Amino acid sequence: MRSPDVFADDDGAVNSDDSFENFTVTPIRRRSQAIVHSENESFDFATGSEQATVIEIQQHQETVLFEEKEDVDSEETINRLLDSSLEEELEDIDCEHNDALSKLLQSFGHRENSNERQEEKEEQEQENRPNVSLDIFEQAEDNADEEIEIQLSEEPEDDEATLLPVALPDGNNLEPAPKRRRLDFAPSTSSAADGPVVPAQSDVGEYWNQNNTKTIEIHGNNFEINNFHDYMRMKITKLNHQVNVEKSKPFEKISEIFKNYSVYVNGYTEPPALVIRDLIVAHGGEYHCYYMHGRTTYNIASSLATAKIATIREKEIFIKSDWITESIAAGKPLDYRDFLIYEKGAQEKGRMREFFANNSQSQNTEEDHSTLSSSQNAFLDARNPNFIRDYYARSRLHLISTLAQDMKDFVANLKLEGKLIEKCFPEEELKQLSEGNIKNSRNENMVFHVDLDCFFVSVALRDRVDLKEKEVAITHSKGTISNSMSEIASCSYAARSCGVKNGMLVRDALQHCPNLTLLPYQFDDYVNVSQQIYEILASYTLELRAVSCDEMYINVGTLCQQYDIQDPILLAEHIRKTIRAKTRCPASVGIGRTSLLARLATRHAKPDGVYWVTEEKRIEFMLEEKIKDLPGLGYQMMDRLTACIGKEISTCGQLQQKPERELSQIFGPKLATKIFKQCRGVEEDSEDFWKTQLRKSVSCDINYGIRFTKREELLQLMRAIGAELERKLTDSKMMAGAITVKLMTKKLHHYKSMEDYPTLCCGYSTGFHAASLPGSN
DNA sequence: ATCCTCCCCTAC
DNA sequence: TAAGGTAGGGGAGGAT
Ligand SMILES: Nc1ccn([C@H]2C[C@H](O)[C@@H](COP(=O)(O)OP(=O)(O)OP(=O)(O)O)O2)c(=O)n1
Ligand SMILES: [Mg+2]
Repeated sequence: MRSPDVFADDDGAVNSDDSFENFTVTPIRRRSQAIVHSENESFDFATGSEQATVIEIQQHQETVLFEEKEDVDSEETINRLLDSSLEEELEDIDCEHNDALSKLLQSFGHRENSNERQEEKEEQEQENRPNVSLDIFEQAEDNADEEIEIQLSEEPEDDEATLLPVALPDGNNLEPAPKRRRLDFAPSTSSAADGPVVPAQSDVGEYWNQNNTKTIEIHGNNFEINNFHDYMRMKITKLNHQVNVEKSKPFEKISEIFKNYSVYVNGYTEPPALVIRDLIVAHGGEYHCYYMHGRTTYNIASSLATAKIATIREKEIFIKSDWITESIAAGKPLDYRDFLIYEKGAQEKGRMREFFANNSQSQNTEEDHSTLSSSQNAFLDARNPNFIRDYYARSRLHLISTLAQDMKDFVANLKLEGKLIEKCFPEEELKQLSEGNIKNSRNENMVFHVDLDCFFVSVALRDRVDLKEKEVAITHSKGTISNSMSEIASCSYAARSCGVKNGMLVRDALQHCPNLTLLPYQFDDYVNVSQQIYEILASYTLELRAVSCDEMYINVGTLCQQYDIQDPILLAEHIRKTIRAKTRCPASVGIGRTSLLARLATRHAKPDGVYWVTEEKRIEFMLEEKIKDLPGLGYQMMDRLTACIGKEISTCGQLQQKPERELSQIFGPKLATKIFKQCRGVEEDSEDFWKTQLRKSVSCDINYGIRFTKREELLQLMRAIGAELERKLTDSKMMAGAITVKLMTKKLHHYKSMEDYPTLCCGYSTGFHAASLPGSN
């Protein structure tokens, strides 16, 4: 969080246990009853035509298994499964804590907890045991990889959707899952009024919505919810609680080295924050997700921007992450002064302590060396229990996806609340935008599309004025390897003018632009900036639609009326100024009557500008727009278009010549109608464009660098991903209507030779996807 | 017709 | 080394 002072008064908490139970993810205590098996001894021989994996659900010692493939010897499979499940039965009840897939699957088997309606059905199910089915099928032929998907779906059984409480293992202690989430009070915004369903995707959102009074108690602290700060503050307390109390079950506690120490990781570090978290927790310390003044012992950082030093408060201590690794190696907490980056209050001194540290270090390193190396290796091992978090910690796509979802939750909550965020500028400024004279009687829509210019680069350049206007790209690669396969997340406009694009490989980008400067990611800053811009925009209006972490639409029709603003450009400039003042990042604004026009306008506004497609300009404007820029039309459809027409066309003007019938054959009816309107600029926003967006599904995928050679490795990752999905489901308080398990395997004939075979074996990706039950959120 | 499931495609 | 995640729209084809 950007400003620590918000949390400074968190101390002196009154403890109350009851309430905080509501705010943590329910732990699963029930014993696992499902197992994942592979058909073959290893996956080396899993070719597309064979069954690769089956998932068995075991309930009250009976096995439920549907086989729907002809060419599988189902009897033999069942026998083997039964055998294995017997082994599994011997396991102790509470020792199996990591079997998340099982828990996930098991939650299907226990929906009788959820409500009465199910009770009558249970009788039926006595006979007809299976309420979970297993389909195994093969994906259509693909050129490189073959995907085998296992779909777990609930048997429909009857009328409408059955409810599945996810992760409610212990029905006695817990409230049954609510059948439907309802709003207990009337929402005050008109946009929310039509949609009675609460969009509580995030758990935080749920708390937000629970009371009319906005004071919420969590983990012994009282929160009054008024703005994003409060919202985040609450989230933070909850996060810290989760992290430290639940301890995330990755490793057993190894030592108590860091007892009474707590750290906050500031910025992007090596090892990444989540790895540090595991190290700290494993060695008895506390990890704080956010810095809490007076409570957090140390800030961990890799470096400190000079600009940041001014904002450091008394007694804040910044040290290098080496303090952690070396303390573990030494078997005791070392003197922080040897790892000091910056300390406010007591500067200087402490350098000579090096002696001490070195001496004491040599005393007892031997034993702990094994601990260190084993735990360090474990973190680097793709098959370790923290693999997913480690992976996520470095994945930009994961970051922007989850951030976008967070922002949507935030907006949804604001809409429910119906209250603007407090403005960070005097309201007078808005009134001054009015030019006085004529009353603007036109009651028309006016849409702004706000998008930060090369988001990641802008963040990086805040403290690198020397690189302004230079060719810069954000990537993991440090440029030491010239043909790096690292992807460029974002590149500056100078780099774009050489042909570099977002998403390009570093290797290819360097061909276009040899003096490209590569800079690392700053994940935490993206989170902060993203939150800031949403806070800012939500202080203007709540007619806001989140698109991504750096991009949103706002409808300023009513705002312009309210403040009698005739020239939207003045308002846009005001917004841009506010964003720049607060985040030091440039934003561009596209203005149009509809979201389409606003969006197309943004391209012309960039970089760092405003562009307004007025109604008068519209026709002419559309003629020259690129077809590819129409939202929803990607490379595949462009290819299909050129293939079907027989020649390349690129502008919307050319596309306007085509009759809708022809487009329909190329794109299908829906897309064709959409594009037919879009290329003329006459597409209207749908009814619910400004309404709250309800999440319909939750998924976890990992598709990079997975190369397993043993079945056990597969199971481990599957379980871990299952656990992750389960966490997300409970967090978002959603109930799954169907859960899909995905894995991809490489086909046998794609291996070049039999020599390659054992090492290449099968690379595949895995993922879980849960579709929400209609009405379950 | 209308639903569901398994894709493919798109966007950031 | 690098970390190709995540959610939604929609079409084809089968079940109802
Ligand atoms: N293939 C991609 C595309 C985008 N992003 C990330 C980095 C971008 O900074 C951010 C926002 O994406 P935009 O499409 O808005 O692109 P930029 O903000 O970088 O540039 P601009 O909006 O100025 O065109 O998302 C990414 O990681 N990988
Ligand atoms: Mg952008």
